[in-house]
Parts: sequence; C-alpha cells; structure tokens
Amino acid sequence: MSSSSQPSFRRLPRAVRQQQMLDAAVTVFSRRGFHAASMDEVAEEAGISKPMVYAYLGTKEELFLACLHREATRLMEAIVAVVDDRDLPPDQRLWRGLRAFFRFVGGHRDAWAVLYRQARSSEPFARETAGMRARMAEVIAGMLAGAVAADERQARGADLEAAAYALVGAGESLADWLADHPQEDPDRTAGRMMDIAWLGAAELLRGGVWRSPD
Amino acid sequence: MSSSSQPSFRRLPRAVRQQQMLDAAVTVFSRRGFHAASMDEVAEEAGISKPMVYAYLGTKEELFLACLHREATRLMEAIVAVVDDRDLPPDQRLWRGLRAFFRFVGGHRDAWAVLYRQARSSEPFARETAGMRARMAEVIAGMLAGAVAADERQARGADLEAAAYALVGAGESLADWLADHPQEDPDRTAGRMMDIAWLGAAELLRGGVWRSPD
DNA sequence: GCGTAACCTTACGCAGCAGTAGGTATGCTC
DNA sequence: GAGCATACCTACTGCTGCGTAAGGTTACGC
Repeated sequence: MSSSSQPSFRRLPRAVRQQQMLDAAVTVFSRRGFHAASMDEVAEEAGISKPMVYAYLGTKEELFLACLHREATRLMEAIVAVVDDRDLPPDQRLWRGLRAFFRFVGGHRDAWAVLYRQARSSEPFARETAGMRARMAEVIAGMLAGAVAADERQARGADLEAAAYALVGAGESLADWLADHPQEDPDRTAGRMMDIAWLGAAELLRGGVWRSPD
Repeated sequence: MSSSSQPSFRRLPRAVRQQQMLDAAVTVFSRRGFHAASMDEVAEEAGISKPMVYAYLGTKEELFLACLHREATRLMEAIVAVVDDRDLPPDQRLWRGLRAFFRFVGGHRDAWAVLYRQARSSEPFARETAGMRARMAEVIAGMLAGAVAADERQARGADLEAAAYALVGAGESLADWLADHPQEDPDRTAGRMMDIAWLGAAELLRGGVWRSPD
C-alpha cells in the first residue's frame, strides 16, 4: 500500500485548513443551530480534530462570528458590486440588487440559514445581524429617497425607513420560499419580488396612500 | 408570627399554576432562547420548584411547544376574529387583520419573540412555525384571490403564493421594527404596512408587471 | 541530515443542566 | 378529625459538550 494513496490530506497550510473549518462550521451550524451544534461535530465535518479548531478559530462563539462575518461579507459584496452604479435608474438598481441577493441565497442555502435563521435568535449575534439588516435597509431607503427626489417630492424619514424594512422582510421571506421550492429559478424569484416591491413603491412614491375608512 | 401573613401564595389549583408557569416560560424563553433557557430559571420565574414544572408541563421541549401553541392560538384567534367576515371588501379585511396583528405584537412582545425568533431557528419547532406561516399566507392568498376574482382576472397559484409570503415577511419585519420603536403606535404601523402592501397589491392585481429591460 | 517550528493528536477536567427519587405539608371530604 | 389526594419541596444522578494539557509527527530551511 503506497502511502501516496492518501495524497496530502494531512499537514495542510493554515490558510487552507481555516477555510475548510469555516466551510464545515457553516454546514454544521446551519443544520443544527448554534447551541445544538457541537465543536466535535464541526471538527469531524472538517476532517480534523477539535483542538485545531480552537487553535485556529478560537471559541465556539468566535467561530460562529467568523462564519457570520465571512458569509455576510460575501453577500454584501455580491450586492454592492451590482448596485453601486448611481447613474442607473432606481428600479434598475433594485432589480440588480435583488437578483444578486436571490442568486446568493439559491447558491449558498446553508450560509443563508446561518446568517438569517440562526444568527437572529441567539442574543450575542443578534446585534451583528441587526446591523447587517440595518445597512441593507439603509441602502434601500437611499434608493427610495433617490426616486422620491427625482419625483421632486418630500418624504419623511420614518416612512422611508419603515418601507425599507418591509422590503427587507419581504425579501427574506421570499428567500425562504425560494429555499423551499428548489425548482424555482432565483432570477424568477427576484422578478416576483420586483413585481411586488416596485409597483407598490412606485405608487407610494407617487404619493398614493391607502386610507382607512375610520 | 401568623402564618396568614403569606395569604395563599402556595397551594394554588393546578389550572392557575399551569398558566403562571406558561407565562414564566414565555418570559424566559423570549429573553434567553430555547437552549440557553434553563428549566431552573423557568421554575424560579414562576415562583415554584422545578419538579412542579415537569409534573404539569412535561419536558423542556413539551413546555416550549405548550408556549408555542398557546401564543399561536391567541394570535390566530385575534386575527381570524376580525378577518372572518367575507362580505367585507378585501382591503378592509387586510387592514383589520394587520391592525389586529400589530396590536398583538405591540402588546405581547415576548410572545412574539418566542413565536417568531426562537421557534423558527430550533429544528424541532420549525415545522410548527412554518405551519403557522403557511396558514397565514393561505389566508392572505385567499384574500388576494378574492380580489382577483372580483376583477375578473386570472392569476397563477405560485404568483399568489409568492406574493402572500412576501407580505407575511414584510409584516414580520415591520413587527420587529415596531418592537424597536416603542413610541410608534401599532395602528400606525398597520397603516404603513397597508400603504406598502395594498398599493402594490392593487397594482399587481390590476395586471401590472414590472419588466426587466434584459 | 538535523533542528525547529508548525501541524495535529489523544485524553482529560470541569461545569451546567435536564430530568428524577423520595419525602413533606395542606386542604378537602365525610 | 381521620384519611386521602394533590400540591409542593430538597437533593440528588448522569450526561453532554466546551475548552485544554501534554505530547507525537511531518515538512522545510540551512
């Protein structure tokens, strides 16, 4: 038996192993949740022993935060990259952002589970996620404000903020819906979202308000 | 020392203690999350000893499910009670349902945290919550379908379903937003939601579709 | 070819917590 | 006011899982 049948599983450089560990951690956290996941399982998933995880990534909490940061950064970068061009009309920017978002979710379901489901419930990480949501809402509110300004209308901050949060929530919910409908195309989901978001937003920005009869 | 100085804290009938325990459990679960919450803390919060909790409500998982059921039922009943009247126009029904929903959240924040934040992440309960979301989405999709039929138009099931889930998500997100803005009136939040949801929905139902340029 | 640093392991200490065993007090019925 | 059922307690057990101590092994520089 030549020992080269196991080419070079062992003795990998730190940078590589770290990424493997993070991959494993995302997988395990997404399927168990933060508390139910054990460091032993993460280590096993990564094909390594537990003390290595501690040596490279620190405690369980730090490990989870590292996952959170990596995935949040990837998601944000994917979106910002396509939204950044301020010369585009607002609906175009929204459309591109949504498409990038749903593509990310469609391609990284476990990452999405970690970012969204797990992180929002456990207290120490809720701040982190809330911050990300806030940045997203800010970006969206900015787009809406741009559209409003283009229409030469005024809008109060709280209204825009609330609308932005509603859109964020609608997007998250549709992301879950997408996760439950594997045959659905991410781009198509982005289109659905656009139908719902933009038509309503356009009407809103035009000054439409629903009036209760009482 | 007269023993009557402690009038009747102890020796309460089972039904009463059970409700106290459920109240305590909702409080503790909402502030710690399912895993981080300990049965000892629940018992202490209820002013009772741990074995009583086990005697009345069973294991930790069963206790959490009992909380979930009680609060979900309260929420659903509050909504269904005001939405049930099918003679009302769809926007009226939506408005009343939203108002009831945000009032519930505004008045029972810890219950909301248990229902939404905690239950969605931990696996054994996700089914439960998902079922509730599904029923809500169904109700909303039903309203939308009613509105579509009134307009004598056709709509595909998946479109309505996706729209309904988007609205559910937007509502949940605004509920969180409400929780973070204590000075905000629940009815006003319902109004904001109505602006966003109904104007867009109305446009959608009228047959409007956002078209991407590519 | 040899030392050294980095990689990697087995094996354990220790704490927190779910769940229980076994016993005590109290109100209610007759 | 005896007896019974039900409310209630203190004090444990056992397990799971985080985090670490102490030692083995491989690659790489010189």
